[in-house]
Amino acid sequence: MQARVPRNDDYLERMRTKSTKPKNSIEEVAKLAGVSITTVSRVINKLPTVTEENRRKVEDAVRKLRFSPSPFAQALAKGKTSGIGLVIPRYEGLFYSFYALELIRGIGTLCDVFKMDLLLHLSDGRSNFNAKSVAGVIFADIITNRSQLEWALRENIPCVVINNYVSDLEVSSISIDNVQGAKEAVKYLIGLGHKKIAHITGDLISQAANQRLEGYKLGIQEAKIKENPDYIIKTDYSRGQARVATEKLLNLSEPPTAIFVASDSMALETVTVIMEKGKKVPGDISIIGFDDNPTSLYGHVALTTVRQPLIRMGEEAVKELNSLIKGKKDITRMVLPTELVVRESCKAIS
Amino acid sequence: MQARVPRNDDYLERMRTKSTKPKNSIEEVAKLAGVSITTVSRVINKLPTVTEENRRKVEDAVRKLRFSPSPFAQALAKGKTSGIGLVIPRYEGLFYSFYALELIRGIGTLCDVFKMDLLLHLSDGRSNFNAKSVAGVIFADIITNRSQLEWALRENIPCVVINNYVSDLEVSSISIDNVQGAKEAVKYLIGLGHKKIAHITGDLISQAANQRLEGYKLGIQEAKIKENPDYIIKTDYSRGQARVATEKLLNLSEPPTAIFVASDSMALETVTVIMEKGKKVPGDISIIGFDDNPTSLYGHVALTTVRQPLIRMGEEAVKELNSLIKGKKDITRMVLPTELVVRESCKAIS
DNA sequence: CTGAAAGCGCTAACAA
DNA sequence: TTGTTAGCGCTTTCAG
Repeated sequence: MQARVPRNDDYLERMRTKSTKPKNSIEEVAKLAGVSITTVSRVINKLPTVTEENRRKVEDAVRKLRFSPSPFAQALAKGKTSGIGLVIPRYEGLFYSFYALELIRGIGTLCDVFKMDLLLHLSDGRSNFNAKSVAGVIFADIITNRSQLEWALRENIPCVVINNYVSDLEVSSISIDNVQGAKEAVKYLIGLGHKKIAHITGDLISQAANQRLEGYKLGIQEAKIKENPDYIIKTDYSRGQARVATEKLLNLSEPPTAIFVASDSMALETVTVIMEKGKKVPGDISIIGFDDNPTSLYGHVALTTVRQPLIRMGEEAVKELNSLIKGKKDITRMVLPTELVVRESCKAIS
Repeated sequence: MQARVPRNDDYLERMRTKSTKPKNSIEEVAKLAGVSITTVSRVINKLPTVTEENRRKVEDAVRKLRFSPSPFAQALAKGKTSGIGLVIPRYEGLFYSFYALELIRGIGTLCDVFKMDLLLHLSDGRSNFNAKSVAGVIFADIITNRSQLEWALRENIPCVVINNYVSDLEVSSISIDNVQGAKEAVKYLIGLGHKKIAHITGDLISQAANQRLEGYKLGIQEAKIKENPDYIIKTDYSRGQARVATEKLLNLSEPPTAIFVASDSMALETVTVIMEKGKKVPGDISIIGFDDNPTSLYGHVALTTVRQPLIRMGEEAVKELNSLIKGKKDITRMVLPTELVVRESCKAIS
């Protein structure tokens, strides 16, 4: 962008300015096309009330001048912006994962389609967007930044939160059915004849990890299997802790015959540890993960897992936010279904 | 943002408008503080020429009104923006990886520090930023979008490209010394007594993969070992192809005693395959990766690897772009060093 | 140190 | 269908 031109633009000043940077505004286009700036504006905004001829003239001029309208002037004059914000918590565990990237993919791609600008904000839970710079914001989970969400809601900014079913706030959320997904996983194991089923949890600071744990418990309960506290090991989603958890499970006097692991990346580690101890997956122990991380396709055995529609979650978030921005009043809490992906890491008990 | 107020704002219209949305502009603040809008502007922009008392009054009013200036009006009036663009190619192989996320982390964090807005653009190689909406742009690699870079350069937008040493364009680039890193890896292996050293490459569409291959060849050459074409297997960075490549290597009549793998995630797969075949890492075959992906810490053996400073690369990119925006004229091509991280997957030959 | 007023580039109401 | 013109909310000159 060019710097402001001083007011007393006498001839010399004009020429100096001109030689460095041509104004390149809608005005130049109008001049070159021989029409008024209004007409140019109309063409830019694809309003129908322009004759074919004028439209052509303007389009030519635009091309010749390589003109593009100033988004700032547009936003200011229109009184609205096409930008949306994406707030991602700077919470290592979450950010490091497969999760964030997939979400960004879904969101970024759809923003392109809707011609919205995507403003990324890696939040440490303190700084905020300028309320006026975005038409709405998407919160990727709300681990450490609930207060920001509340602020945005107070400012009346359309919001949608992802990966978290928010029931105590009037806000749209797109989450996935972790409970159901986990329950299905466990039931699948039970269907295979397993009774000694363990669960390695994720970081219980996150809602997802809690829900998966809940789903696990429900699955066990419904099959009238009594819950064994030794079979539930809490971790922070890291592979390191997955290793420790697996070893703990293996050292039990009565080790499980199947383990439901809260994430694929941990499940991979679990498989590794089991094989190191000379046992087989799924021969001796069945393993089921969660996420459908592409990584889980390779490795010793292709991992049976629960697929969560991350990209779709991102896309739905953009769609919902878009409706909200366009004036939709009622919020929606969408819960996306998961899908059991059967591969090779589970086996019927013999 | 509020909608435009119609021109004929007679009393009733004013009241109606008012009751829905207060104007909340700099003007309101001025009124409440009992000063002119100029003074308010001065306080907002932290100009020194304001008396302590007025400053206080304005700050109070700002707080009371929960006022924040319109970034659009500011950008328009100042003739400049604080936003920078980040273009990430929608190239699956790249985007899926650890790489993109780390980069975003570095960039996002530093943008926060510099108070710059980060506009994310997932590029399919076609659509572009509006030149006027950003003060500069960072290209995360240029696999499929060289033309966009050239366009931006033509438009005189400050640019810096990451992860790619660009020698044929007048553009700043922050890259890493893949050649040196790969060479060091190979030399380390040679120092351990290995002579039969293979290399599983990355996707040679990327500069990084090519340079790693080149470094491998150099390392071999300098040790006067003759290059064995069977020892170089090309892949696309995927774990699937890493598996195939490893099997190929293992089936050679004279299998290598060490393998330099172009990425950690592939190296992990290589280790897995080797162990499946009943061989040991590093007992039978030494493995060295590239990336220092945190994942490589766990698994069968902690992976010896070459660390690349991804976060730093992102940070340097932001810094460089910032200087460019501030008027720096000369470009800089920074090549960041790698670091050999010795862990457990390599062993001296006996 | 302060304030009036002229823009920044564009949109939209209104009149032609 | 077109052009004139008054803003959008802020910064910056210039004259106090």
